[in-house]
Amino acid sequence: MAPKDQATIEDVARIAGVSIATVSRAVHSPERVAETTRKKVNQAILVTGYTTNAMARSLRMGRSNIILVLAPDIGDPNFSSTLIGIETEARARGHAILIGHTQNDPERAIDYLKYVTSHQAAGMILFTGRLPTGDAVSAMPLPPTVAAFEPIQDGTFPYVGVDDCAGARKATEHLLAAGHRTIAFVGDTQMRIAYQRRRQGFDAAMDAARVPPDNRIIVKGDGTTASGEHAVELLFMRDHLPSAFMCVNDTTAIGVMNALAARRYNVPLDFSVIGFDDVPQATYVSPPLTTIRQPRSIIGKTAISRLFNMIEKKDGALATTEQLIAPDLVLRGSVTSPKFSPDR
Amino acid sequence: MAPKDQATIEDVARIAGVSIATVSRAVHSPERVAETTRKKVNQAILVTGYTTNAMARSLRMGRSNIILVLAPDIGDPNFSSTLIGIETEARARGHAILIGHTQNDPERAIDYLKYVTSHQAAGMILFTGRLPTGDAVSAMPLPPTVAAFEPIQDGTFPYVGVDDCAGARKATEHLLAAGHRTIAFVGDTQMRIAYQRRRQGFDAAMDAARVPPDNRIIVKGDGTTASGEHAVELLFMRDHLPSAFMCVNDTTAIGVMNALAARRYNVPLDFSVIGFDDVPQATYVSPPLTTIRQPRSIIGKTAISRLFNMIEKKDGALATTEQLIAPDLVLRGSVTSPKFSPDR
DNA sequence: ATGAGTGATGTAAAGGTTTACATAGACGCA
DNA sequence: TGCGTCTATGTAAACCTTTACATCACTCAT
Repeated sequence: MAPKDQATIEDVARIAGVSIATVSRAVHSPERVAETTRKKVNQAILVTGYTTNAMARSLRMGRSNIILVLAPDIGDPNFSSTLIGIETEARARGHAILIGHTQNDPERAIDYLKYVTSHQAAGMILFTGRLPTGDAVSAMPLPPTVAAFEPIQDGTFPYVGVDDCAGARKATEHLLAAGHRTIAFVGDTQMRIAYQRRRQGFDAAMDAARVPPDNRIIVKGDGTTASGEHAVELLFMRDHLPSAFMCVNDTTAIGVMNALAARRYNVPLDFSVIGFDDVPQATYVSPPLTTIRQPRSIIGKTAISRLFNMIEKKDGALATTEQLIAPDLVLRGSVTSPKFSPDR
Repeated sequence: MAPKDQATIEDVARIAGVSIATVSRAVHSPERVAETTRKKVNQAILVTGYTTNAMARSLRMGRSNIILVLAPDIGDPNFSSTLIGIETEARARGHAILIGHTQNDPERAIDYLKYVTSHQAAGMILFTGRLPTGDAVSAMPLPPTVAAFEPIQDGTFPYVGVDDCAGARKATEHLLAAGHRTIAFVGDTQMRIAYQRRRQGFDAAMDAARVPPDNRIIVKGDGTTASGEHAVELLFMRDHLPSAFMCVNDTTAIGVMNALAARRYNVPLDFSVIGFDDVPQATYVSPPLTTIRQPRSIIGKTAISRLFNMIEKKDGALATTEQLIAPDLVLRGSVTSPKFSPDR
């Protein structure tokens, strides 16, 4: 009897003088076991240091207590703060978090999907915005799944995220309220659904303020710092300048601010800039960036509790609905009133 | 025959016309199976979409392919970039990463430890710097474990991290080479082993340069921004000012720079400041912080491959040795020569 | 006294693998 | 032909649970 070997349910049963079934019940559904027996079993568990073997349990029950979180980039601050919310809640419910890091590589994603299937994960949370397609994938029996931050492209999974449209609208209204009328939208793209929605929010706000759309100051971009810098150069070349920049995300906004600083303009005195996401950097740039905050922790908590609902109730009814969280505007230093009167 | 049900090894065996043992061998050790049989089996696997049930496999083998990573704070950038290295290597070896987020709470850590024991994790990587103590823990049969970033306090586990002493020495030598002689050390503490070592590196460099120690400019601190700010106030109150600040980490250094800026001093013209870690923020402060880089990705990769060595070879020989990685100095804008000649 | 009903416990099967051991066929050699 | 060796495959046990079902000892009403 090696002392370091993990005790099994049988050891406990022998010491408590009961059958293994009783031990299992004493642990899993104590109300079905007599008071005195329960005490004996608990005592025996203490003596042996028994822990249920999760592998055997999962094998028998046909489902593990692992939740896979699939993200393109673990280092992304958006991701890590959301993960904290997820982890906390999952742990409270006796589940653990398995991290998958896809780097936008479909092959890696498929690998993880296989992993899920073989491990029979209890559920899955996707930060990736899309799932690899193909025969291999469509044949896989997927567990309950929730998308966060970026809706899955074909919309087959429930989604939890900020209300991108409302957020962008709020940001734009902030600029409008400050007196801006010529507002550039930087980072226009079809690539990401979230960014498309931000564009819609921008349009809606402009429309409501009866500012006619001006395509010359809608600039394409892919959400990188470089794309923000490039946008400013483009507008200077076109010689058609806005008084404010509404950027599709903070990273783009920082690019815009860099390019303006390089040209010796002052933000916010010469131009106002507003972003979206509230990345940690936003506090450290100069001036600090006014932006829309991603409610990261809330998204995490909402996504996981929704997932647990699906797991427990097997409730497929609201399976594909979206759940949008209202975003807040974070006032910092990159927005003021325009230098010149609104009408040019 | 439900179409979505996961195929088992038996299904494959039936279709391939062999026994389940042969299927298992064809997958796990192909060289022990005849060429033609192997082909049949592979074909059958393709047809059925079979994936081995990891739960059953682990149960039988007595060990899973999960590696637990225990960290106090998932959001810490040090952690996330290291994790990428770990994840990549682990995945390449067919293992997955389970994240445990302890928040420095012993109870949570114990929970995860229990989890490890019951899941029979293949190994464990600790970022926590210490392990909870107590009977419950010491009785647990722990899997192969390596510590990263911060050595485990009682030194019972192998450790991979930067060479803190050498790094601090390098930083100090950089200040000395610039002509500084009165150099403050900010963040002196016994709380963390890594920080103690940085202090040693500082002392060694000063000693080698034959600069006598001056306790008036060794300031206690706990590595927070506030402690950096406080240190500056303290030195001004003592009216005993250094020409340069060697800070125990970047966060402290940023605090120092804030406090100096608040007093309208210019870094680096009035005072030089150097940090340690190279956190992302270090690039964005003004001036950008000269610092010592944590080789995060290397630490991650080294830690995990070391862990795999332990898992595979069961080689306990070098079990408790330290593996220190030489750090690099990152030159940015926060250090120049002192205003006045070295001798006051 | 008998039978139904109840509550606590035990028995045994099942879940999908891996692997020690057994078997069987092929081959070489005396 | 007979025997030993070797290689490829099959058989069956073991890993540790959970749980349907059986059993048993009561209580209580008839």
